[in-house]
Amino acid sequence: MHKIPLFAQLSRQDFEEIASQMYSRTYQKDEIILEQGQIPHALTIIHKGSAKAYRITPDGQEKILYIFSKNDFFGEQYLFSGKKSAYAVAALGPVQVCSFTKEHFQKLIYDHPMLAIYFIEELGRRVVQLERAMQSTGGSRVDVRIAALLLDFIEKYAVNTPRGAEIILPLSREGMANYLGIARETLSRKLSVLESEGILCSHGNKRLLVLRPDVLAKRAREE
Amino acid sequence: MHKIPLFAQLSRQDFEEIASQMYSRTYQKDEIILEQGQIPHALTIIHKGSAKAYRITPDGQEKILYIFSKNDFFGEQYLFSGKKSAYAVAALGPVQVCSFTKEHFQKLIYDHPMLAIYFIEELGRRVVQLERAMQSTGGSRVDVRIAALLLDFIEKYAVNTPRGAEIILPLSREGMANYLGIARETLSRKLSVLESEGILCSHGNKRLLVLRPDVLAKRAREE
DNA sequence: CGTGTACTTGAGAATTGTCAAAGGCTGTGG
DNA sequence: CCACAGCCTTTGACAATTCTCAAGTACACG
Repeated sequence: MHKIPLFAQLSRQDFEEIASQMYSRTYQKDEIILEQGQIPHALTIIHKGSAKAYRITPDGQEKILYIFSKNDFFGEQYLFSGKKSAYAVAALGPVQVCSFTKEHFQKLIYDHPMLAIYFIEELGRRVVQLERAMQSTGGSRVDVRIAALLLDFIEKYAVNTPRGAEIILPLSREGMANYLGIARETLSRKLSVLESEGILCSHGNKRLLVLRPDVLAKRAREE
Repeated sequence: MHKIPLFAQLSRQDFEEIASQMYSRTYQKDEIILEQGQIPHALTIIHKGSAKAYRITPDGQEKILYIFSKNDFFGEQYLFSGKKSAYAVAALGPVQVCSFTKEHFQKLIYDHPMLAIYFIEELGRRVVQLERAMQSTGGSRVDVRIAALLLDFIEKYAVNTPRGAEIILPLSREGMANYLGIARETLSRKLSVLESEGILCSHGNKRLLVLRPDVLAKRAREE
């Protein structure tokens, strides 16, 4: 718990104080951690596992906005403004989270202005990430976006094997297609092409062995 | 200057202090306000006019990420981290800005934790805006995105006329198409269709009279 | 009023989405 | 340990959308 980067810079004493205010909880796959339209009452930090943030559109479709994994947090932008959450968050597998209530979070920020700055930086990072995603989603070919997603997954969800990086997929094909904003079938086809090109190798539905990350990187750059 | 929302909550005294630290400047159309890859030395607030934030991709293409207008600010996410800006900002017409140096900004935040919270809220708003943009860019038909853009423009750049809202376009067709992530020609065609449907009416290349914003709003909702 | 730039329109090519059916994986229960 | 049911995934064929290239037109500015 003391490894959470958000608090890495705090003194031991401050840290103890904060730790005593946190509460931990686990969720199972598909359990809702935060509902869309609800006013979040806490800041939630993912400690183990991963979760998806998604919006339900007026016509009932789901659109995934983020995949949260270890050390990502959410709920912070609503803690001061008291607005309703624009998205829901659901566990993609067993997830362990730590939470702070709104009151504790506010007190924390007032007592430790440094943390406010950390939050500004962290939000800035998220903005940068979204900007990058926007850029590729908005301006690029589907192949490029897929390459970028796979590279992202290698960083976050892969284990090294003798033959290359093996991604333990946090999402089904359907989820990935949704996240990329394309049809399930299109993703299948593109992955098949990558497999026939010898760039990757599918191991069942939940694992992807990436043999040539260099080729993917090259494609992701061609925007 | 005292109307900038960012400082609306400050006392007169604090405000005076801050105002003395700001410097103002104007830019002409196409002048670069912030270069991509440069380390911003200041927080910049748009006071008059509008500007585009864009990235140059490795193959030389430009992709517009934001249109900044009055009271929008940029540069804040780099002031603490010291990272290079991921995008450039250029004036779309005559622009007047106010800036703070990094040092003044940092001091400001340390002295006024409230402002830090305001920044967190503001960044949160930008994240929400990006998330919405992501959702429509990633998952929707082009018609829906165009409708959403026009509605956005009505709010920011329109003047009321007896016949409807007249948008003074901050961007050329090319710029709008770029922002939407579609081809210039596609945008032209879609606008022509909207015109033939009697939803809008083109006045030269820089003005659009929206006759039926209600129809656009209806379409923007159908995601 | 002319000239250059930006915009519109057209036609065909390429890409992606949709619908339908077949194939493969996973987990349960015998 | 095997068989089966259900669901997810893949593949195919076709339709719809968008892109590209090319030409013609309108606009804005000098």
